[in-house]
Amino acid sequence: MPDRYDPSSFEAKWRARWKDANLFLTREESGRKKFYALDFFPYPSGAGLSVGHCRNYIPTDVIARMKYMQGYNVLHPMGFDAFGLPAENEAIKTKSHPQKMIQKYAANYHRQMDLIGIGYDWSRSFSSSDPSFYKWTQWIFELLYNRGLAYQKMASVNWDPVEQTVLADEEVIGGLGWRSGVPVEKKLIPQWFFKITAYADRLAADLDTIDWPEGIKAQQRNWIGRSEGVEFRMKVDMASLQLGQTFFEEKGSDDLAFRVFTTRIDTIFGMTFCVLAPEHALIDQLLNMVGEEHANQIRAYKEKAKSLSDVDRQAANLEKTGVFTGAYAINPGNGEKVQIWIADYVLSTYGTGAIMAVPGHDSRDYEFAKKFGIEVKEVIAPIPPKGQDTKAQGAKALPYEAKDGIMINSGEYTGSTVYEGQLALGKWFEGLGIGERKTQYRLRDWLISRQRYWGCPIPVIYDADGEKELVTEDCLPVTLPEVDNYEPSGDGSSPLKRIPEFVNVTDSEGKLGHRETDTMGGFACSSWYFLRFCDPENYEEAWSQEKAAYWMPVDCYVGGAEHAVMHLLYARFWTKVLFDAGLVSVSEPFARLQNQGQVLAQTPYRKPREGEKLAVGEDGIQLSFSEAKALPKDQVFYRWARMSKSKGNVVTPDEVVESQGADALRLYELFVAPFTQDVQWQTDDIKGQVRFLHRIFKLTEVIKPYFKKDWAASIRAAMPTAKSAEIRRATHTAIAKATEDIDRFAFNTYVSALMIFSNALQDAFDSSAKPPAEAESLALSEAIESLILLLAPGAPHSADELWETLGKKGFTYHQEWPIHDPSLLVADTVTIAVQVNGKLRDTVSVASGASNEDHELSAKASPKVQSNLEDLTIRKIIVIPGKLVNIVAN
RNA sequence: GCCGGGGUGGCGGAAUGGUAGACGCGGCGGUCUCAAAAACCGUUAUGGGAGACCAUGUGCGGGUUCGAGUCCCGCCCCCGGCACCA
Repeated sequence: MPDRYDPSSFEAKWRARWKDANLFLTREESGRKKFYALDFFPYPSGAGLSVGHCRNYIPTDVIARMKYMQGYNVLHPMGFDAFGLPAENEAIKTKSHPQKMIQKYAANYHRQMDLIGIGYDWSRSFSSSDPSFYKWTQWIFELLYNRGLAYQKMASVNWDPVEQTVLADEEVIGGLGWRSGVPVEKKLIPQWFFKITAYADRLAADLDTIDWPEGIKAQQRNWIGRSEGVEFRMKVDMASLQLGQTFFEEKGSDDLAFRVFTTRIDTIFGMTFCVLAPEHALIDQLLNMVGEEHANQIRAYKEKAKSLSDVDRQAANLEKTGVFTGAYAINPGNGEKVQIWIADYVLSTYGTGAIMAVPGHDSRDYEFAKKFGIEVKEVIAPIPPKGQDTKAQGAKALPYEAKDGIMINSGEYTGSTVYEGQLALGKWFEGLGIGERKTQYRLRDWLISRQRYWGCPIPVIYDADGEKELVTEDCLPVTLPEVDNYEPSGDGSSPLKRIPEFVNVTDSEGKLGHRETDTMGGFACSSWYFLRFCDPENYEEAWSQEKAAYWMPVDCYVGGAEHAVMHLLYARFWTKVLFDAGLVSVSEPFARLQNQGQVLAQTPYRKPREGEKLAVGEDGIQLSFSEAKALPKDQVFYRWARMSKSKGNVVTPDEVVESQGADALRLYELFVAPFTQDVQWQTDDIKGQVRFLHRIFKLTEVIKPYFKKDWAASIRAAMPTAKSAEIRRATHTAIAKATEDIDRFAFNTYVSALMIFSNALQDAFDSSAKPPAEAESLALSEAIESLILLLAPGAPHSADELWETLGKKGFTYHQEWPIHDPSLLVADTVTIAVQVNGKLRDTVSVASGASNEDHELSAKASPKVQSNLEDLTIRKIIVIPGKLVNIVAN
């Protein structure tokens, strides 16, 4: 046995033994507590894993291994999110079938995950593209459909011209497709939706019940966008319209009206105009009533608005546009006439698509009013400082949007606070029957249709009359046809539409119908895969309720923050639906979520040359490493960028394991920075972990001759020496610290605790009289054994090798996690700080458990303290036993 | 603009209101070597001092406290997210 860390001599050996022993098969023994540790369902890219991906998997593995050793039944599975655009696009490019390609890539992921020693239960693995899995995705679709939560409608959707499919709102970032990065276009086609808005309230409220990072919760809250306000009816002022005789004959004297939503009903007396979105239904009615000149302007504006893409609209953010319709509406608050405008800063998709505009107290309305010369009225004033009159307030910046204010110029409501006014006006409108208090959400329904081949088929049939039917459960799954050509058609329909064998089907009456040809977006699969892991071999049902009830919720869910409003919101939604259907016992799938930081790598750039365009957010032209080498050094500069294939800055675990070893890689990834923080990858720095492992191997080798296997039986009885007590104190301090740190996801300090422990052991051993006394041998035995077990989750190969070196049998994974004895943490004497007026002046030794008086006496006895107290009178002495004494004097 | 997270040595970072800088990287000095690498040992916040020591120090300005990196108030800067959502 070498006295150094030599990974090539044992790491592969242990991985083979783990595999032979089926070490990571999920234990389901009754009477044990459970722990479900899960990583985000990865899409297996052809590029393989980088050390950046490993930063997700290693920490979860550490916590799963510790929990197992602590006696939990641990579920730690891995599978593959196989459907979706990236897979399909690459398969088309490489002219392979996506299923075969995914299998190959998944096998490579599996190999790499094994290589870094991750303890997954591979017997539970599956891909979302396996018919045995997506059968149940379709089954859940039908459940949603039957509960009124899946529906189809014509919709103006985000069309990605590169991907040739529509995207969900969550997949459009700043007006650009999340994968393609090109502006999305609007397209009006029939689409399938899941009615996530029906759960908006619970999705927002239940965030308070889960242990997730604040940032993710905040993003979900923003995305759901719950706001409370009042929706009310506004009548069009008919007298102001140019109505022909025919109008009155046809319509009688019915009033035209529209509804608006506001969160600031308290500002209604400040309404000086109102605005309709260009798509608002009322506009077509107004066209015939407002005179030719206005009608022409309205038509032109509508046309222009239609041609604007979302990106253009966002770029045009700076300048407000709009036209006056020529019509007026009545403010129901005070009966005043206000102009009706059309402007695209009002969205047809939110609220009622119409607003009351209060330029005095809304920045957007203010900007609009200033541009078009509309009156600005102040109706809210800041609460004046005590003793001052409201009227004494000087000029303040408009618009005043804050809610801490009182109402002015507001009729009988003048003098109310904003909140009083909101309540009173809401009730008043409700009493009059012209409005009601209402909660509005920003969240839209989840667009699930994709016009692509490589996805889970939507299990719907259109019968001979074109009516929808669900595929009966015994005919599930609707499998994808095996075809050679599945390229997108480009006309907004799925390539499945061109495959008669797939499309043609008999309906429930035996007549010829046709199948729905849209497939589901990949987020459908990842919205329930964690349930399938509880019971992956079940062919009778999606999961047994008993098993799901045992394992759910996921106790520790780990992945990147980029899925905040996509996967993490959808999965919560599905879980709630399944909970309502009585199929799962929890209404939140992930009890605790952690986001790992990204791994950044040095990436070469050069300054742009004349005429060259820079990518968004870049300050140079990115180079490959070979290009950078070819250029003179002064022309190249480096930036930290996320590891990615396209940037050519990827470091693979394969190369690091080859050169430094899997355990060194694991410890480095754990140690380099706090778990949630981004890290700057420096392969050279791994040598710190290699040295640490060297030291542990050496330490084991030197302690081995004194190692007593049965130390546990006699350690209590042995007469302790100062040295043995010190060793035991170091051991139990390390046990306490390591355990606590892993539980709180502080893996960097977990590794550091092991380093401190091994350094302490080394010091103790170096300075001990050899051969050590009985108690010292026993203490050393306990220490080295504990060190190895504490090391096991982080560096499992080395731990098993060292375990064997000590002559112990089996795997560290099967050993019990050490438990610290608090009584051993107490030293005979402790060093305390002595301060004079809060400034550290000396440290002195006192017996542990000494009285406050003894602390004071020891502190005052210090010559340094005495010299600092010269000419001063002691006023007060603060004693924190075992910590410090602070002498207050002047 | 709004929301969230941060700002500590040359670097990554540590620190339940109680000795700031643990642990590691790098640097410096040394051992070994013909030499180098590796490994190991020592040292390393800043300023002053030969030294024991002294002073300063956790983005900036105030405050609470016997005592503040930590709590409170007001700013500045960085990172991430959302972005005309009424």
